[in-house]
Amino acid sequence: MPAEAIKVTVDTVAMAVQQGQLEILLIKRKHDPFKNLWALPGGFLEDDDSTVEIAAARELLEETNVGDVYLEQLFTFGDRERDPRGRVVTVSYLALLRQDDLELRASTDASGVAWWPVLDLPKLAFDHRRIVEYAHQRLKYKIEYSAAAFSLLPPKFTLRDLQSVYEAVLGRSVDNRNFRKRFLKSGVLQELAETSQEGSYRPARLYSFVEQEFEQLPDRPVFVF
Amino acid sequence: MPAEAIKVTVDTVAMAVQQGQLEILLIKRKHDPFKNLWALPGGFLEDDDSTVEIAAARELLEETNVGDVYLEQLFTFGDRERDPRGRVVTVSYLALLRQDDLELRASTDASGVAWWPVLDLPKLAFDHRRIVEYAHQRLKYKIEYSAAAFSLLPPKFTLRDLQSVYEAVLGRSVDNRNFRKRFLKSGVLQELAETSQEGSYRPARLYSFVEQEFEQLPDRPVFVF
DNA sequence: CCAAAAGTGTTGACTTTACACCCATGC
DNA sequence: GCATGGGTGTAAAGTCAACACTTTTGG
Repeated sequence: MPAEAIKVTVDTVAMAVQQGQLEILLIKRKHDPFKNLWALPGGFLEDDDSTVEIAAARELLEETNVGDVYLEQLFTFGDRERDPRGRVVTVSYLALLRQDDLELRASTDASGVAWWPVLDLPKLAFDHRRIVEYAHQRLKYKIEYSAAAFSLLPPKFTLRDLQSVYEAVLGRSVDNRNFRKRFLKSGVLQELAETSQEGSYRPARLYSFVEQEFEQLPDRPVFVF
Repeated sequence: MPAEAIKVTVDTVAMAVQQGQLEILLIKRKHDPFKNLWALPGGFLEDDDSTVEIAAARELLEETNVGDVYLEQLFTFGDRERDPRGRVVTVSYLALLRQDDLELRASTDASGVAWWPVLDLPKLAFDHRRIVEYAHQRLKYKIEYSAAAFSLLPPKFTLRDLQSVYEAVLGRSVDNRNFRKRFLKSGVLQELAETSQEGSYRPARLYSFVEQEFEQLPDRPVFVF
């Protein structure tokens, strides 16, 4: 039976916002096919993985040292010619990382793992470019009706940080008065006593995300700008 | 390598609206496991299938005689215990059928294929219940911002037909004045010269869907009621 | 006192919702 | 002429988009 020959992999588009840019985590391939090209972190589904999502988390941790992360299944790509080695069906995932997780990861290993701006990617292995585009589109939709933005931020953040996440993901600027009004009215932000001091100018108030309040919001699209 | 043992299947949730009810197409299993239980139409991905979607279309046609249908990938389920025969990862699809296709299909074969109301399903094989629930939720979202409803209708339909599709999918009634206003204003409906005569009362105007106009609509959520 | 980013309100246009009666047809 | 589903408008509330200046801080 031909079905025997089919293999299943997982690939993860791990996204973060850094200095106002949306970036993804890539690894440099050490073997053929596509040796020396950049690719998404991922690998084969194994019998030990009780779910496909756990396989994605395992591969991400093994290859990039990133753990404890928001993961969401995106799409399954299985076109016959997508892998020169044979029929490989890949289940793709979106991972959203917080800025402060980023620090840890630089430690991984200097050579094979790097962040790349989504808008300026190198040539990618397999059909990974297509997967990245799909992930980017999904995040653009998702940030408008879900709490996805908060997975891209540390626990305490300023309204400017939050707005920068929206602008990086959507790829355009948004009106700061309307933006603040909307979030402050929504009730999902907890104003903290602390402020953030970044330079020789007015310090910004810090906020945290109140998941409880988010769940009680009326219906989807919540944060459209 | 354990990955060798993994198999890939496709399963399709084929939905249609009939007499105001949302129904799905099920087949009765002739073999173990889950012999005599109802299940989604589907089967193994084969090397001849150039894409996974084509595999889903092929299986749907083979098992239910349904062809030429809107198909959309839903989600990939791959939990270790979902199939007692071994590790089977299934890529699920949503199919939307038109009422008038339904007629043809009754012909298929009296025994093993049947329509079941989504709100009153029999016990299903594998994790197919979960797949159906996922599909139903997706369709509820999708009908509000896409032209999905028109895939559930024949080429000519009344505004009542259209509204019935929304009510069946959403599981609640909607205000008919607002509903009509919205659709007539949107420009996606072409008013036809014909009317539909169903009984001893006023005949209803027939409309057709203008895909072109739909594509030019501003942005998502379009048809929220 | 200067530079830099934080923070703040109003208005007009548009969209959404709620709501009840007359119309056209076949029998 | 009656039963049945087809078809229609308005007003009030709420939401969205556009727009520019003052405040606070460190140096």
